[in-house]
Amino acid sequence: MKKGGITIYEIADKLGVDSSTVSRALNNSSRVAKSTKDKVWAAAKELGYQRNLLASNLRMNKSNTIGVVVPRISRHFLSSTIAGIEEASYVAGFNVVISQSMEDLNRERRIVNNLISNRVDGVLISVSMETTTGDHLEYFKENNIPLVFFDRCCENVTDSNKVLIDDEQAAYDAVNHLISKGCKSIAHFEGPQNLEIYKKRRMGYKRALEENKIKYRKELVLISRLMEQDGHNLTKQLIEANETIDGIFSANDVSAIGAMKYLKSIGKRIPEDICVFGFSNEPISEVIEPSLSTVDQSGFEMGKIACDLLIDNINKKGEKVDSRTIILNSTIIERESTNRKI
Amino acid sequence: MKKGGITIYEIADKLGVDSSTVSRALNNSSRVAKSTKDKVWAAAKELGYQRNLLASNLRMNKSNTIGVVVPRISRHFLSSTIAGIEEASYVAGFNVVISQSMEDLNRERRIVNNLISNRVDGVLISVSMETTTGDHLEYFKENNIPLVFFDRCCENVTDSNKVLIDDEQAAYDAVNHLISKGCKSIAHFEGPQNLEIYKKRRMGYKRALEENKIKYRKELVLISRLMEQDGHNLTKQLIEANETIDGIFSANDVSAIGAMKYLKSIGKRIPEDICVFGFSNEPISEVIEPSLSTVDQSGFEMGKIACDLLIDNINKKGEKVDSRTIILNSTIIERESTNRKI
DNA sequence: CTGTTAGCGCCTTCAC
DNA sequence: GTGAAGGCGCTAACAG
Repeated sequence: MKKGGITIYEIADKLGVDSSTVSRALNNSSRVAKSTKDKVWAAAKELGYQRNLLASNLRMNKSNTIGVVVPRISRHFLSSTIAGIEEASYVAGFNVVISQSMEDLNRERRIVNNLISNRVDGVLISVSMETTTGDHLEYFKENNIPLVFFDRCCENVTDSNKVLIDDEQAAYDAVNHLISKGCKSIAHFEGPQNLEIYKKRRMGYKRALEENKIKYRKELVLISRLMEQDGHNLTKQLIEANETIDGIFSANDVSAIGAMKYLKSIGKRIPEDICVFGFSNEPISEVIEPSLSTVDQSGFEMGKIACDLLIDNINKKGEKVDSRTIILNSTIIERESTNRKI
Repeated sequence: MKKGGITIYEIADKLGVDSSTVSRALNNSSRVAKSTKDKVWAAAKELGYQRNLLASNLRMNKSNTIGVVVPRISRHFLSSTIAGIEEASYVAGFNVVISQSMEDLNRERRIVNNLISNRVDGVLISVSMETTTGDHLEYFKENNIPLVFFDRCCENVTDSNKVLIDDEQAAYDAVNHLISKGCKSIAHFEGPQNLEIYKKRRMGYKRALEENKIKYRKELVLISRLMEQDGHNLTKQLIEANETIDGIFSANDVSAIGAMKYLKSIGKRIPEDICVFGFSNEPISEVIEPSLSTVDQSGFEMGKIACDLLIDNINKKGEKVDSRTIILNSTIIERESTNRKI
C-alpha cells in the first residue's frame, strides 16, 4: 500500500501522459482533449485517486474553506445559526469547518491560529464570553482575510463586519411584556458585560423600567455565567435574601431554565407567582408548561446573512470593502401559558 | 503586503540563518541553540509569522486532525457527543473538524471525500439515515485510515470499530416501563430500518410485547423520518384511524415531542390518556410537564469513548488492530409527572 | 549545533 | 493539445 495514496503521477504513468495533463484533465481544463479527459477520469476512478487538497491548497494559497468559531454548538441558537451558514456556503461551493471555543479565550486563540494556519478564506465568529479584546483577531485585518462577527462581537474591534440582533430593543420589549403582565419587581440575570449584546440587553432592561417609572435596583441585577446552574443559584440567592420579586428577565436561555427549575422545586408557581422571561429560540420550549416566554431570534437567518456577507467579502478580495453592520429584528413570543391568572 | 503571509525564509533572512534552523527552532527541536531559538521566536512574533499548516501537513503527510461526521449538530444528543469528542481530542492534542450530513447521503459522500482529501488522521462517523451501504467508506479501510462509528452505523460494514448503545435492551426497558404504567395498546414510531439502531429499537419493542403477551399489531408501527413533524402527523393518522392507543414509544426524541404537541392540541391528557416515551437526553426535557419519559443516553461519554478508541487506533497505525465494538448502557429516566393517575 | 539538499503533490507558466 | 520545469512552505535526511 502506498503511503500517501494515489497521486497524479501514478495516473500519468499508467496512461503514458504527463502529470500536468492529468492535472488539467482533473480540473476540467478546456485545453485538454475530450478523449484524454475521459481516460484520465476513468483511470482516476479505477485507482481510487483522491486529490490531495493539502498540496492543491498550498499551491493555490487558498483552501476554499470558511472557518466558523462559536462558544458551543450545543446552544440551540448557535446550531441553528450554523445550519444557516452551511446552507449559504453550500450553494456558494465553500466548505465549512466548525470549532467550539467552549467559552474559553485560550481555546479561541488556538482555534483562530489554527484557522489562519490552515489558510481559510474567511472566518465567521461569535466570540467567547471571556473575550474582551480583539487582539487575537488583528491578524485577519492585517492580512486582508475577511472576518464577520455574528451575535456576539467584542467592542473594541473597529471597522469590522457584524450581523447582530437589536438586543437593546428586544430586551426593552421583553421587560415591557413582563410589566404589562403586572410585574413590578423584576430581576435581571445579565451576561458578561464585556460583550456588547449583554450590555445592550441590560440597557433595554433599564430603559423599560425607567419608562414605566419603576425604580432600578442594583440588588436585582445579577451576573450569570450563562449556565443553567447560574440561573438556579442566582434565583436561590434572591429568594434567600428575601427579595420580593415577581419577574425575572434572563439575558440567556439556559439561566432562565435554571431559574424555573429552582422556582418549581421550592413550590413557586410560574407565572402566577413569578414570571420568567429569557432569550431563546429553542423549539422544544414550546412544549414547556409553565412556559418560558421568549425573545425569538432566528439563528438560521442570521447564519445565512452573515455567511453571505462573508462570501461577498471573499469574492471582492483585493478591493477595498466598507465594513457593514446588519441589525436583525427579533420578536416576542407570547404564549397562553404565560398569562398570569391573578 | 506579502501574498501568502510570512514564511520561515523571511525569518531566516532577517536573522542570517538557514530556513531549516528556523524550522527546527519553531518546532522546539533539541538540536538548536537556546539563543538561536529565542531569536527565532522573537523574530517570528515580531513579523507576525503564522506557520503554514498546509505545507507542513503536506510534508508530514498527516494533519493532526480528526474528522467528525454527524447528521445534524442541532440534535442535542449529537452536540453533547461532540463535546465529549472535543474533550478527548483536546487532551491528546488533535484538532477536530465537524461536518453535518444533514441526513443526506450525497452530502455525506462529499464530506467524506473532503476529509480524505484533507488527509485527516482518523474519522468518527454517525451515518445519515439515507446511508444503507458503506461503499463510500471503503477508502478508509483500503488506506488504513482509522474509522470509528458511533451511535449509528450501517450494517454491512464488516470489521469496523463501533461505539453503540444497547438499543434493543433500552427499547425493551422503555416499552416494559409503559406496560407497567398500564398501557395495553402501544404504538411505535420507528426510524429508518436500514440503520441498525432503529432496527434494534423495534426488536426491543417486539420483545417487550411478546413477553407481556400483548399482540403485535403492525398497524401500530409507523415509520418516522425523525422530524418533529413526523411525530405530529403519525399521531394524527392513528387518532383519525380510530386506533385506541394508550401509549406511544418513539424511536427518536423529536418525533415524541411532535406527538405530544399534537395530542395536547386535540385535548388529550398526557400521561392520563396516552403515555409518550422517547429516546432523548435533552436536559431541557426535565422541565417539560406533562413530561416525556426518556431513555437517557450519555452523549458526552459516548463521544469521549469513541474518540479515545479512534486515537488509540491512530497511534497504533501500522500495527494490525482488531476491530472493537463497545456497547454502552442507557437507563430509563422516571419522572413523577409520568405517573398515570387513573 | 547549523547549513545543504531534496521532495511532499499539485498547478501553472512557458515552450512546442 | 501536451510536455518540461519550477515552486508553493515546510521538514528530514545527510553532512559538516
